[in-house]
Amino acid sequence: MPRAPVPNPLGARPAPPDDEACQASLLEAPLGEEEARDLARLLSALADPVRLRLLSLVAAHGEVCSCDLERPLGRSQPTISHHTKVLADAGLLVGERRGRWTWWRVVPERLASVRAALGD
Amino acid sequence: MPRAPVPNPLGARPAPPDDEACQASLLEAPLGEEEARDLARLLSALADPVRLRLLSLVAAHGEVCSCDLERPLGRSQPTISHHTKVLADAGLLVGERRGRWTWWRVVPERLASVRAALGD
DNA sequence: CCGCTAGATTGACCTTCGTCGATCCTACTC
DNA sequence: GAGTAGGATCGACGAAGGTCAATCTAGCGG
Repeated sequence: MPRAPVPNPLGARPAPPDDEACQASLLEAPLGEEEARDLARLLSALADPVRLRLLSLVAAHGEVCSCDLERPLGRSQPTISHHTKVLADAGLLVGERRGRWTWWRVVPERLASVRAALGD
Repeated sequence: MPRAPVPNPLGARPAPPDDEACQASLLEAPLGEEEARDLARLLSALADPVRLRLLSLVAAHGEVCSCDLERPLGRSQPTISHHTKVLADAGLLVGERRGRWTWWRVVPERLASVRAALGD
């Protein structure tokens, strides 16, 4: 049974929409423990070569299904699934289930919020 | 004996000045394995709450000596030394030895290169 | 020279994390 | 309903990383 247009956006479930994104930059605010913890969690999601290449692959194609990631990344299916989950939990990726396939898109705003937290 | 203006910049030794910084953004380039590895290493240096607070502390004061970091960060002296080394190796911090003390400064350009690699 | 102090280094411990084989779940197809 | 295939989850294993006590190194002052 097909769904509504954007029915089932997987991922980003444990990630409250925007919290640590609304803070001032590292260089301006003293950065409390809580904020530091949240930002570190976000950065940890990015601090892996496979996930970075995964992100750029998805970005390059606009939308990619999981099965098309195993080959170019040279990792097993469970590993790919693990990485997409980490990125989705961080709000950097959203997945949509269509039939048997899961299609992934990047969330550029989320990436922008990381840049904002890091910069001026 | 005092030194010349910027005589002994500790840290940033294993980090070649700017390599992965010169690349295009994640969202534009397909991001090769090498680049992904380098960027991940840089992001790993940032992906720790203690190091993020350390960075913002140093940024807030412009220049901070190691001994002034233990208290606000609630970590032992070896741990602080470890974190400053990680940040310095990533080129995000530079340290200058003055007598018994080591004074740390942030390298905003390095932080900017991280933002550039992440964004447009 | 001797002690004192700031910082770096070492070693060990424990947690976290990346990885994959095996399994489970859920569509789609016949 | 049976078979098939994409994807998620589980369990285990090894590597990487944060932490601190102990030790080492290097300026400074008596």
